[in-house]
Amino acid sequence: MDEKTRMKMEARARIVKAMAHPSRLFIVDELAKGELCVCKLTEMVGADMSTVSKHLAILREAGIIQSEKQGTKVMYKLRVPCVLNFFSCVESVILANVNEQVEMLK
Amino acid sequence: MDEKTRMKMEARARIVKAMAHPSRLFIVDELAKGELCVCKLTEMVGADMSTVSKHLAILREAGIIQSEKQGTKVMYKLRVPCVLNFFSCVESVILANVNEQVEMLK
DNA sequence: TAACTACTTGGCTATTTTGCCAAATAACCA
DNA sequence: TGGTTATTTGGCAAAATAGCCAAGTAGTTA
Repeated sequence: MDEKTRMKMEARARIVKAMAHPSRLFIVDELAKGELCVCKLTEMVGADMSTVSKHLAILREAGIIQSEKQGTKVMYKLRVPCVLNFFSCVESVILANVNEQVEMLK
Repeated sequence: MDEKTRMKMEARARIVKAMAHPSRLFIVDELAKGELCVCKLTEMVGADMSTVSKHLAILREAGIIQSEKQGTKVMYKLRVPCVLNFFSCVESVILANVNEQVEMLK
């Protein structure tokens, strides 16, 4: 793997790693439906607000979501719409895994 | 996040986490072009063979790739073709990030 | 200005992930 | 059988990640 390729893969990994957590995947899924404040997301995720805030920072730094201050609230929304195709691929892997388990039971 | 949703997100996270590493993204990228043995991938990645073997095990356990023994060699290949769309989304995030940096320089 | 709501950040511990070496396993060949 | 190649596994230390609490910041409202 040459230097150029290595840097390209590291750039990709930064994006993928930002999504590699159940709470962050949930957040992305919810933000795909519309923008939400940290308070609402905290309630939905069910963790400490500081934890959710850090998850949001990770997604924002990766460029997956963006924030905007509205009064005392900070609203977050998806920055790149294609994340949904991303999920459809992940789902198809899950489906393939389940199908394989079904085959093994036969 | 209810129990059912939490399990769904954990299932997604297992797949995404399996890809969340530069070497593993490189491996997936190369396997998209055709099947390869561990020895060839080790040479291409440029790490210890034991390290590459562990990366391959992580991808295989997630259901992203599959292996097949051919003589003394173990050939690996992609199990789910959609991983390429996956990348195209990652690339569009990278592109959006770069564009933003360009805007900030203006 | 003080109190309040909404967030973010610092700090700390627990857990997970990485990557190397060494050792074990497996198929093939002399 | 013994040696060789290809690969996996165990073990370990270093690095990265996660999540909570406490403390700090920033608008808002009384």
